[in-house]
Amino acid sequence: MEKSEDQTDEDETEWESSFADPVPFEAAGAAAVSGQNLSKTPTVAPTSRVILHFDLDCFYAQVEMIRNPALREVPLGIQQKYIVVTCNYVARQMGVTKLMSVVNAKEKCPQLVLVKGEDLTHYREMSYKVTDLLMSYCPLVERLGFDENFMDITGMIEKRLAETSDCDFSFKGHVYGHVSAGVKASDHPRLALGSHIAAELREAIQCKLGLTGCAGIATNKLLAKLVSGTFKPNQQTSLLPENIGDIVGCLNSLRKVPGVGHQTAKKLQALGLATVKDLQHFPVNNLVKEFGGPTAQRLKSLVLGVDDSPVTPTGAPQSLSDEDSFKKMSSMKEVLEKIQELLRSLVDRLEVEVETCSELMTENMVSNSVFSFKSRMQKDGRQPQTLRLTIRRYTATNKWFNRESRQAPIPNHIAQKIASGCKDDAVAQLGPLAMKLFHKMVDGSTSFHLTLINVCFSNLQSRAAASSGKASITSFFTHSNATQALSTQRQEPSSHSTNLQLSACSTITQPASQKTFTTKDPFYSDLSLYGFSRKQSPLVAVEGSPHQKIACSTVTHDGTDTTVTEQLLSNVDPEVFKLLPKEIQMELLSSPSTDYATSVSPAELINVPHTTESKCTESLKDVDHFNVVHKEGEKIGMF
DNA sequence: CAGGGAAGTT
DNA sequence: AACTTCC
Repeated sequence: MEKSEDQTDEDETEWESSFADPVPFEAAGAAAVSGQNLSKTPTVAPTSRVILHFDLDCFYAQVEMIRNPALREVPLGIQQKYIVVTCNYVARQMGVTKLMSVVNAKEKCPQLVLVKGEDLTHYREMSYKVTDLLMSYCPLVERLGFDENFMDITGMIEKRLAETSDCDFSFKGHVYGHVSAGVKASDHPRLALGSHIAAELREAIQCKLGLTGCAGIATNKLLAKLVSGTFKPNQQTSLLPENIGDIVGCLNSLRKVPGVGHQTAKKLQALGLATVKDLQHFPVNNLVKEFGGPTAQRLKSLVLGVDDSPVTPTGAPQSLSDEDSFKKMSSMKEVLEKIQELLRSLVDRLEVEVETCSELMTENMVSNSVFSFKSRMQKDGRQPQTLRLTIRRYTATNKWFNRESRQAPIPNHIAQKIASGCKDDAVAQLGPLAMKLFHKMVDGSTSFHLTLINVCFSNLQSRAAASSGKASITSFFTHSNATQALSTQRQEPSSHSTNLQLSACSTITQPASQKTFTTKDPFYSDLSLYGFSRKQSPLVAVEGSPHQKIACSTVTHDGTDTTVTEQLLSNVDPEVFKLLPKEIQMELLSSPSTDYATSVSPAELINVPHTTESKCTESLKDVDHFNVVHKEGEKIGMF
């Protein structure tokens, strides 16, 4: 928690000055550091973002303690195979740590209670409930693993700022490097407001879902993530611009920098770089040789606390996989059985997690591109187009790390089985396909030794897109260079009609947003300004009960917009579409689309600065059948 | 590294 | 398809 005073003042002139302004324009700072060219992105609102990072406390352990409250009082570890992947704070006090071997953990803490955690179902469900809850306040939510979420609340901040002239408030929670009470919120009104929103959201997560967690409040994802962990269980921390140098600088190991993994750290070490400071002072040019231009820049930026990557809404999953690891598998019989087991569970999960509920509703909702969903339990009707099989072989020399995979399209007749809910048939048909893939890697007539098998459904597509020709429309978008232009959130739509693809984006995006959002609502007009986009699915966040509706018919960041595809396909044969001249395609794309949601109002809690206890308890009812908050008296047999 | 995912880049 | 990242 203390930071080294020495490194900040002397040398980092270039970037320190960028942050001298209490309200820095981060994009400009990033550009200055990384040498990016900003000229084609006219600066619209030179306002920095407010980013939240949420990190649930010992997530798996919390879920198990909710399922069985008796576990709250005992040292609890979650066991996957021979590893304690996480543990509650009672166990931590006794010296148990994450990813400790069971033997080791039992040694440290003989009373440790272990719950098997190989089946992720409950964790996955709860994880999405958290994301969904956050999304009900603001759709710009990006998941990182099962227990972390980023949120871009810049829009909410601006809205609140406009509403309240009242600057007489302080930061909620900690302020990094300060005594919180001593910090004047009026010096950093937007971050201070962010800390209040973070507190509200944490409160909502706790009272609606029963989970505690930490939050970080900062001006970009990197910083929000770094700062969220500074006060650990169930607390939050804000990072002021003037302390950016401290928080990055005091990371001793480069590996601690999010984005620097094992391999990168090793390469850096080979260059003689071990600490953040080392990299901060290392010329970017010497980095380019080892990493290439873009990565070199990114690494440099990261250690300077600069990160202009947008919060990209995660949306529905792009793949589902199931795997099992073991000491040794060496017979075909075992392999076949394991593969069938994994396929079975995947097919079951598909139904629960993404597959269509029924034709009628799905077609309708998909083509409207607006989903009213309760938790993610209303599905988007996509189906996997690809099956992938991955194995890990045991080898004396490269014992860990080596995986091989083969994939194949899922033939239509099998897809039908999955779609029509004939799960037994589907598994029976997928089995041989998977075995074919297996035999591309392993010669069954000779001996083998596997330590892992993974089966993955990927390339999830909605049926309209799937049934009518392979990569038809998607390829049109995928191969366009819309990617570049939309990759950052702060752009003015009208400014970037520089090429064919871009104008297509504008024409698609703008009518929808204008129709949907009232201009006096800063938050939602900001959304469209950002070129609001999600990673892939047409699944759209809509607040379950009250009123908040958000249309999302934007071209996504990678250029593949399922929404557009859907709408298009309802009227035009994609194969025909492909053959049309570009101008005609554009015309089709820009033609008036389905009417989107009309009323936009903010989630209620956000309008009420101070959430009350009673309100929270009251709203427990809203959590319907997915409510996991266990009232007392509910006892599940222990162990 | 482990474990069981998931996503993005090369 | 492999590699790398993250949890």
